[in-house]
Amino acid sequence: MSQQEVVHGEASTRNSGTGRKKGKNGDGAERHDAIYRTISDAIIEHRLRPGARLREDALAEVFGVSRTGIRKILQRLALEQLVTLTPRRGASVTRPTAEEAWDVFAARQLVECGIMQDVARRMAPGDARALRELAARERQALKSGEQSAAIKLSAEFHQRLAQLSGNAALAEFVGRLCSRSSLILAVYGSSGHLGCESHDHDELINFLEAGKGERAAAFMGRHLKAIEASLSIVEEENEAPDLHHIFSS
Amino acid sequence: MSQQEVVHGEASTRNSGTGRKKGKNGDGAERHDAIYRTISDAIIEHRLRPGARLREDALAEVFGVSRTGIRKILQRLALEQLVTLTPRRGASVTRPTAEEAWDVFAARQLVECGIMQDVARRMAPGDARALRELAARERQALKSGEQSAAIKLSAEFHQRLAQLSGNAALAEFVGRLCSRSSLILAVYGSSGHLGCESHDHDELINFLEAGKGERAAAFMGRHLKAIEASLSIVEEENEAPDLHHIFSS
DNA sequence: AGGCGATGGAGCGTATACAATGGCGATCCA
DNA sequence: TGGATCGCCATTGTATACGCTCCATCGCCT
Repeated sequence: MSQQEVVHGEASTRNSGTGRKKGKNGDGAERHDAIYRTISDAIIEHRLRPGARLREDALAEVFGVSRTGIRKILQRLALEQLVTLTPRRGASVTRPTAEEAWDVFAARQLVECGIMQDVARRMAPGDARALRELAARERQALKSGEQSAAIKLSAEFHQRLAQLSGNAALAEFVGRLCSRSSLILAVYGSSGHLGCESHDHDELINFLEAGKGERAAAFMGRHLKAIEASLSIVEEENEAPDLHHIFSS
Repeated sequence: MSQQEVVHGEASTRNSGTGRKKGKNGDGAERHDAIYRTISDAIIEHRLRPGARLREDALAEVFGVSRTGIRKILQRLALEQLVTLTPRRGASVTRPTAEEAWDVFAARQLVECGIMQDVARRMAPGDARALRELAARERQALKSGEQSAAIKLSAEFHQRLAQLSGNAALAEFVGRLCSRSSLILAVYGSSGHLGCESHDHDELINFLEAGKGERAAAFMGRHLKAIEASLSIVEEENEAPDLHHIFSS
């Protein structure tokens, strides 16, 4: 008990200097998680566009941690396919290919429609209320032009919905698909037209609250199809412009 | 105390000297991937049982790399939920809870049945042949008592099947679910009775080859249900044995 | 003048060193 | 003798240092 005096918060600013970074040392783990979420949100909200490079020491400097922690975070993001890690070239925000886009939406069709029945069965009044609030916030964000916030709220809506199914494995998968959908929207979405029609979400809640799982599933299917249809998913030849094919004719 | 000194001397794995193993960088990335697969396989094949601790420097010494690389691999495994990373306690093979087990099998029901139609539509003769060979190898392994190999081949069968759907996102998800299923089998499976009845797989191929997606989906549903039913998924009091409830009666 | 090779720099990959934390055993007191 | 506290050790978390690869620019050769 020779060090009982450092219990007070002052001790945390051991890194001399001005300690201008967030003084809350909090805890290393939480700190890393916060950084992870910050970067993840920036990607999902399109503040970091696909293709943007993420240099390790730049991030390390910005967040005031060493490259080691940044690398860990980047790998986590890479495993969720939000960033692409090319060997010796560093990290960059993933630019989904057209094929990936189709796959993601097909997967959402299968899974998100498939869980509607469970969601309808398990939904409690409080859940419906929370979802409605989320939908309302999304609509408001959309109305006031905050595209970033709207995109994130929309993804969050779908993710929350999946969580209500009670199946953690599927919910996590849906969460990832939604994140990737945000990326897809950033690349293939026509600007000015956000994916989800906001009233769709409210109507969906109505079906679910009434316990009409079948109807909800069908509606979700149309909803996702509508989003997909609003995109212009074309494979722009990114890497290998076939010069032969272009010029030989 | 003269015996403590020469324990180290493990420099052989360094690229010094003849560099027989991989000359220099023979390539770190592949090396790490190989280690990852080795550990992953060991877990899936039940050579590492749930709950087994995975100390970083022990692994580092075994594979001849430093802890840095091992940490990266362990984190990757943790994100796939094959190992559990507890904050200051290190890594251990995940012991799935009963709830997770239900979730995983429910997810497999939804997804693996859902893709059968696509698989039936896209399946080529060569695919069917490869699958049959896989099933045959699995049956043979089962017959000759190589449980480890059989388990892995079974998981591989389901995963390959999912890949034939043409949807990479769903295939990857199924792959992960199969890995987790191996863990679940290790914890809740009755010994001596492997999950998949081997002839099921052959029959499934028959349906698919004939283009009968509906039938295949139904069969897959029964197949998974059978596996699930063969388990005894009960929540064994994990952490907090309720002594009151046990002894007060 | 243009293309190809060399050289320098930037950034990632890996290893090692250091610090902190939690567990576990030993010791002391009641 | 039982329990609690203190201190050491084992193990992970973080940072930094160094080496290697790739890219860009510059200069020379054709």
